[in-house]
Amino acid sequence: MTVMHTRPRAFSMMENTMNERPFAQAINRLREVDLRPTRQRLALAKLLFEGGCDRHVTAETLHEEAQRSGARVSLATVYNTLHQFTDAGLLREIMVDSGKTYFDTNIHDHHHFLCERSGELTDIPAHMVTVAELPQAPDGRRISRVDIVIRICDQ
Amino acid sequence: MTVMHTRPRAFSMMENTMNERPFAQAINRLREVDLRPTRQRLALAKLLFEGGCDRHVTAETLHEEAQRSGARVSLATVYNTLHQFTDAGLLREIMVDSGKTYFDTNIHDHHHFLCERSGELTDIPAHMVTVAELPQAPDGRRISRVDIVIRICDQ
DNA sequence: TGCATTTCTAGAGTTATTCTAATTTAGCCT
DNA sequence: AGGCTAAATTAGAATAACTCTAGAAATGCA
Repeated sequence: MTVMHTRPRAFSMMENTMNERPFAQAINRLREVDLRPTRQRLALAKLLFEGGCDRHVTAETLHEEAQRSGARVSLATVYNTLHQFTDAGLLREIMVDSGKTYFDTNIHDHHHFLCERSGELTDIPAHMVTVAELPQAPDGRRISRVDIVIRICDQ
Repeated sequence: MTVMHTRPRAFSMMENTMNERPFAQAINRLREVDLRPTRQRLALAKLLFEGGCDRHVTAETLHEEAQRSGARVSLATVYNTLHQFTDAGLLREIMVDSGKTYFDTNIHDHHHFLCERSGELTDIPAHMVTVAELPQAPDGRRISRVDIVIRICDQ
């Protein structure tokens, strides 16, 4: 028997990018959320998490990138995988204007600049924004997240 | 761009079929931004602005509502009109998850609750949120707006 | 009223995404 | 290793939300 089902740990695949066995933890992490570490999912995970820096991708851009890197992955699988990774907490889904869905490899608390001209998103670390006061969630609900988008334009 | 601004004419044929001056303000605002007060635009303006309370509509929902109210307006016109109203500053465009574009009749500074279950948006008056610290916009840019979406879920 | 221009509309086109149903693969069990 | 079953992948069809087009209608100035 090859694989140990370890207990869940609350770290991201990012932590692993310097290690010698880059897929070992990815495989474990996928197993934790009952995603089989298939060729396609591992190829996409490599593209998404191995660069070391945070990324904003769409299904389309990731698909292209996968093609270029030689991985044969269908667009449908890219969509499926992005959603599965998101459900698994490996990615965060961001939706801003323009009808495109972006996925952010930065899953830590943070916010975004949105360029109104190009639609480009840039990360803002959480500590650079201070929210002093928030309203209470309505009855029977709780706040799951606070998303702040700072729209920037020319001048 | 065209135009003119001779003296505003105070009446269109539509007005006579309605109350005394329900459209006067809308007509003036439309004229200010060079949008002719057509039957369709006035019908939509009435639906959007006459209720007194702030609304979040999509092209689809507003189109349905217009149909029900007896106004014959095509979906294409609803889209055009919503964008024209937005450009004119009468509406604010909001984009959250789910790939639908919402238009908000509340154009004052404010934020939103987003129900993760239903996708429903609710206004939060600006004074209920205090942002103590913001990062600077990148070089040559300025902050045009800060959008805060407080995502709420069950419990 | 007549005319130039703007606006409206049905339907076709586009884009991003999801679904479907057939094929392939992974992981388990001898 | 070989076989089985459920899960995953895929191409292509389907859908949703817009956007475009080009002809018809309405608007407003003279």
